Amino acid sequence: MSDLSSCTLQIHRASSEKFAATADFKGSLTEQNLGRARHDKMSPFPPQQGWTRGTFLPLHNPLTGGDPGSQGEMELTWQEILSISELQGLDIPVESCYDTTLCGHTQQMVPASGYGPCTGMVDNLVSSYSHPVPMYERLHPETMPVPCTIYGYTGTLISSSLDPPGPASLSGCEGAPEMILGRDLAGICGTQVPCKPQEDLESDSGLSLNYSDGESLEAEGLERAEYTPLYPMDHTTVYTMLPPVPEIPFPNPHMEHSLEKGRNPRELAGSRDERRALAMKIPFPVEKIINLPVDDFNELVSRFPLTEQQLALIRDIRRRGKNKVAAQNCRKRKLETLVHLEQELDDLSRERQRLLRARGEFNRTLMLTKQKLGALYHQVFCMLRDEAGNTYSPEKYMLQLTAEGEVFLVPRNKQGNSD
DNA sequence: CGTGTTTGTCATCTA
DNA sequence: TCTAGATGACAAACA
Repeated sequence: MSDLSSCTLQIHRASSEKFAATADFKGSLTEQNLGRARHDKMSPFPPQQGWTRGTFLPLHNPLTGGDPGSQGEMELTWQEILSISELQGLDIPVESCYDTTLCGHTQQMVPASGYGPCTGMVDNLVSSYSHPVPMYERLHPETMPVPCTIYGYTGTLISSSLDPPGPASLSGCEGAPEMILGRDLAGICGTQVPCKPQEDLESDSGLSLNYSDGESLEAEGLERAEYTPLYPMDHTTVYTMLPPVPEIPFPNPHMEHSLEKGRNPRELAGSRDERRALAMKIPFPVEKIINLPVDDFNELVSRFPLTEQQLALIRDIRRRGKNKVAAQNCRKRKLETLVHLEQELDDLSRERQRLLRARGEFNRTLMLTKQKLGALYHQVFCMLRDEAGNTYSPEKYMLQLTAEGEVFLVPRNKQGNSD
């Protein structure tokens, strides 16, 4: 703020009615006092964060079983699962309770036929899967060293048919793996609780699913829970070797519920496709169907003589699987966008408060400046004298400041002409 | 039992 | 024209 008392004013009388004056306060009022709005740099719009593309899908974690059941059934079950694993060359998740290292009787589970579990599987499992599997490995397990594994079909079988974990789980490993296939549980639940139809659990819109799934199999008179022997899969021959495998339903909703406690219940929905793939004898795992790049996928599909129904199912599985991941990513992005917008809202709210405070401060400064200008005006005006030494009447004359900094005394009725 | 959340699925659009 | 991805809408399961 300029000190008005320090202003020097030189007023010129340009004519009989007009004085010219120069003042050194030019600019001081317009720039200094009126002030320039602080050019506070607006906080730049936060760059959109890159979306987190990696969606870590939880691995299936088939729970440990409870009642060991009969040794014979267990062995048979184990053989079934191991047969599938060999059939399909699938992965086994580390969380799997079927890690045979936990079971002392692994060897006796190995079928002597030669198509049992791969030897060395235990070591591989322990070394390769003793930590959470990275996303890349999960998405492209075919690129990783894959031991003889069970994942996909067998994961479904296991997760959908195991007893709930119980105190006997660990001790049960001493005798046999804690697993019961659908057949077994079907028998169990048949005597305890009526089996809940699968579609009660996993309803399907039926859209574009014109393949023979479990329901149609059932309609065709096949017992859904009927035990179907599984044969070792030679990838080149299993397609023709496999007998019809009906979709294996969840034998008992309560069992399933207790089984999957602590897990995402929706993970089971993925297994619906796995069961369907199994029922349709799709000779490769659902995981591959979904995650393989399109070229690899096409190459894989072309390697097998597939029926139209199988192809339709495979395409359906792939579409659903892709869309599931896309939906997960989409929701994640939506949440991140929401968080980002809330942050932006907070930032803008703070900026608004800051600008309001600045505006109030500027208004106060402007008012003060106007008061000082008025006082200066009055002081200057009172100092002016005409030729007779009389003061000018403020009603008849006024001072005008030009852009050049000159001050003129002009009659009020001519003020408009002076511009 | 009503309600909110999570998740899978489908339809549709877009690149 | 086909395909994959994105997203709104809906439904089911669950807390």
